[in-house]
Amino acid sequence: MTFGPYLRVVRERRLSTDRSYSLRQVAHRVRVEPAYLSKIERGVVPPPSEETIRRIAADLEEDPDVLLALAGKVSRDLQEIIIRRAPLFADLLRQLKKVPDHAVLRIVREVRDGVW
Amino acid sequence: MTFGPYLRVVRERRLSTDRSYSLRQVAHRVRVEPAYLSKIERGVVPPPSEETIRRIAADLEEDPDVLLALAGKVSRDLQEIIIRRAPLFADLLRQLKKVPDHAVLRIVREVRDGVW
DNA sequence: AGTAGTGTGTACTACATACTACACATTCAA
DNA sequence: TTGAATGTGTAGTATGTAGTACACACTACT
Repeated sequence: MTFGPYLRVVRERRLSTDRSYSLRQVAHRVRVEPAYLSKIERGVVPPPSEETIRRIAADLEEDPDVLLALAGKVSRDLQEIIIRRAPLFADLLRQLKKVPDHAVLRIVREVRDGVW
Repeated sequence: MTFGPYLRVVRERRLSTDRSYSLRQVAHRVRVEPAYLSKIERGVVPPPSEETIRRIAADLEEDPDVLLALAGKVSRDLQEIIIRRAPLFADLLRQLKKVPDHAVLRIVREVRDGVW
């Protein structure tokens, strides 16, 4: 699923039970022109900036990282984490590229539980 | 150290033992105008594109990830790795943010050695 | 029947990114 | 001592990014 059509599906699902999720009202809350949001949802224009995506995510209660990913972007704060320890995190990510989800998840849990 | 001045230091160190590392000759090999490389090294203009940074890194035998980091950028291939499994890798990176280098390195080694 | 709200087409615009092209003064080497 | 090579200042350009502004046709109430 691409960014725009995904947004449209999510928004229309909400609209079906809440009239305040019309394109125009979402656009107003997110502070962009309705015509622009319309074009975004149809993929007529590329996905908007990270900041705008975050406001859309907040309004639709979607995961910002997922929306950013659909937009082909990586959150600026994640980029900073990598940049601060560049060669180390570059190696780590390339190692993890082929590691299955469940194994990565195990690492996430181990780190969270302080197994280091 | 910022991107430009770092480049200058690295290049001049090489120049001191190899005359082919003049600004003009490096610029020629890297396929940018000498005036542009001059401005990059002095920080008069922002760092160049990822592709140009990679060519500079290759010519100066520097780690591309480190140069990209100094330029405030994250390699496109690393971004793709995160994007493909967005919420998972986002969580992982935020967990690892405060984990000390040696612990991250342990994880890198464990993954490499297939401890999963 | 009218008006409020809906989505969308067209036309612009401001700013950033990523450079090139050329001229110039200085320094180095034969 | 002159020709080649060096680094740099100024000016300009092409493309991408991230939108705004307005008009229009349609629909949904009341």
